[in-house]
Amino acid sequence: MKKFVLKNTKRKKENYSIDYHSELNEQQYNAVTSIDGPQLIIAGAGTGKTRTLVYRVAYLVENGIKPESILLLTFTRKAAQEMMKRASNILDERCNRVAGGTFHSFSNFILRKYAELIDYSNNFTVIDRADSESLIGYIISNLGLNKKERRFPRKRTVLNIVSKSINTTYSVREILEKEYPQFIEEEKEIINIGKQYTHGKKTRNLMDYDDLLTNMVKLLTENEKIRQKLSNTYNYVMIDEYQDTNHIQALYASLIASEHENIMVVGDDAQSIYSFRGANFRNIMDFPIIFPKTELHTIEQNYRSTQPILDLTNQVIENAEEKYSKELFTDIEGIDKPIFIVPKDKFEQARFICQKVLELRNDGVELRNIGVLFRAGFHSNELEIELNEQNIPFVKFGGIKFIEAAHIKDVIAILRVTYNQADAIAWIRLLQLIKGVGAKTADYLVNEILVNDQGIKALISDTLKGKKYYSDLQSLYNLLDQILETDDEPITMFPKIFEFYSPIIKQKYDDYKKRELDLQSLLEISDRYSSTEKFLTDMSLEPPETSQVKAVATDKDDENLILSTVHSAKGLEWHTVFVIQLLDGFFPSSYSLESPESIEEERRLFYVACTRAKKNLFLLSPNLSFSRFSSETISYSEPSRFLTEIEPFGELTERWELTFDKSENGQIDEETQLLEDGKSKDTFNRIINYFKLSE
DNA sequence: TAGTGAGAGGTTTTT
DNA sequence: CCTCTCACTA
Repeated sequence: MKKFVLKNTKRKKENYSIDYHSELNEQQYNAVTSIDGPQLIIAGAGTGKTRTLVYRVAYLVENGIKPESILLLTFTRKAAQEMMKRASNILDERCNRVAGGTFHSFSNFILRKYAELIDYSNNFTVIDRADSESLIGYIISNLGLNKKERRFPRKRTVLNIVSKSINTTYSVREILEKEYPQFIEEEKEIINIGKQYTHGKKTRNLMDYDDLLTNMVKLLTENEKIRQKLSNTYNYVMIDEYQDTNHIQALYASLIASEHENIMVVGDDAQSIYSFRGANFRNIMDFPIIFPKTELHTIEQNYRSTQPILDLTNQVIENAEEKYSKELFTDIEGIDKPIFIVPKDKFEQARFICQKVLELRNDGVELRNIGVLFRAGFHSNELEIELNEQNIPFVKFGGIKFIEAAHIKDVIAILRVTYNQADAIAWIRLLQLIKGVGAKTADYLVNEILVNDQGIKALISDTLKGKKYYSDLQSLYNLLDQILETDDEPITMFPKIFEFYSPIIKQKYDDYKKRELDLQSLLEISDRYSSTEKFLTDMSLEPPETSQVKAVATDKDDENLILSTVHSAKGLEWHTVFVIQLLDGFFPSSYSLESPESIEEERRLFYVACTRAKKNLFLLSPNLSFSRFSSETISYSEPSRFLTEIEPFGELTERWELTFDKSENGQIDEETQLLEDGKSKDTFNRIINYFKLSE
């Protein structure tokens, strides 16, 4: 018999187009080249987590694994795109074919094909938080619970409880006991609302964020064949930021990997900052329990920050109650310590940042390499005003989203009802835009449209003739009819929609001019989409981040200073980082002061903030803080406990004092004048306070 | 039954 | 400051 020798198809090392050995350190290399079986990578901040994942994608592809069979789950779409882009850069465009995205968007992708197996139709609509709240509100008022003697929790609170119960798999009772003891008596009602809410979403063909996860798990657990099929389609599963996954996400990921166990998760317990959403960093610790064959890799060398910055961050995490952490080290030279500043107030804080930013820009640091971080969206308000005044362009991540603005939701509602006619939430919003139509009429009409199955014809039913809003309903009908007729490109529909909406926006909002600009940007965004489904889904799942027309308009994203909540800053890094509002009650948030666990989470959050910095880190703790609700009352606040607890160890930071400088020739330039104005205002306040006190 | 104005109460982080 | 509710008016 003739012997036919099969060649070893595995390439030899020297055939790789990338020299993995020289481009990665040993720890990274070991992780990257582990192809099969479960892998757990514990990697500290700035140790090249992303780099490791990127190289692993390239390595897998170079080993002949089809890119389509690699599933990369990340926390944000930004992160996923970034990784694929980088992988393509180091290897080639094959890497663009890697499957992935957020847990939610991947669920959406899969469920669009299989929703029928879990009693949904495939054209379900993804609803956002506000929509969920309205549905809950609707159920509450239907049950008459808002009319009770005892105050019933608000719809937002009810949604929080229900959602948390799903995400953490704690019972409603446990959550009530722990976080809302004042509502323990309402346990039965809340559970009931939860049930009706689930049912209500199903009949209206709506899925909220939680549903995307739970339905995916449902699909995978109840349909053996689908699970096998999906698992065999996605042969290599990789998950970033594993410390921020919750129970359901961990289950979801494990199920997809169930057939082959080729799953790599990457995380850092010190950066777990999403416990409010049910994230549990123990998922990391427990990973080897689910996959006993797990190989553990740790990566400790930091490639981002200078040693003085690491000295500080190591100290921050050293103070954590539970220390799983590793001591990070770096080779990066740097002698500048983090700078600690106590400005007089928020305004001085804003002025300092503007001035420093301009200085840095003169020194050649691009704006996009500078980040300003804060605990909550509104902390940057004063800074935004100052930036606008000084014409420094910026973009803001986190906080109120463009998509949440009322006028945007109005317009989106029109598309929603045409896409999914059962979308009662959108119907009610849309119908109430018509003058003369309130909750009752809208409710009646929705019932006609859905339950009595008349579709949009119900809007021009004869029984409505004679009503004062009849003609408006008629034009709405015409609009919807036209949209249903036209092809599926959102942008082609907008002119007609604006024609309908234009009188409404003028009547409804005093500041309609500004809002019309938003509609214009919505139009531009829609231009990128070829189908309504994709457009609507992205609007709820991955909405455009920047809010309003606030930022000074620039075309290039690159030319903007970045303002961001710490949560949204995860995984990013900047040459220079400013952390602002480091005051007890702001950061850590006053909301967290009661429980030691949430303080711990705030501490990790602070750790995440500081570890974003490569070269310069500025910590700002304004001395005088205005109350959140009015600019009249002044209160003094303590610097953040995270700062005071590390200060006694000394020498970790350099203290700067801000003083006012008059120009040499005695002339006061405009900027100094501004500073002087601020000063006299403070003097004025001091005088007023003094006399108030001595009355 | 829709629209309006006064008063109260809450307030983070994200998909 | 903003959102929500409630009671009143048209």
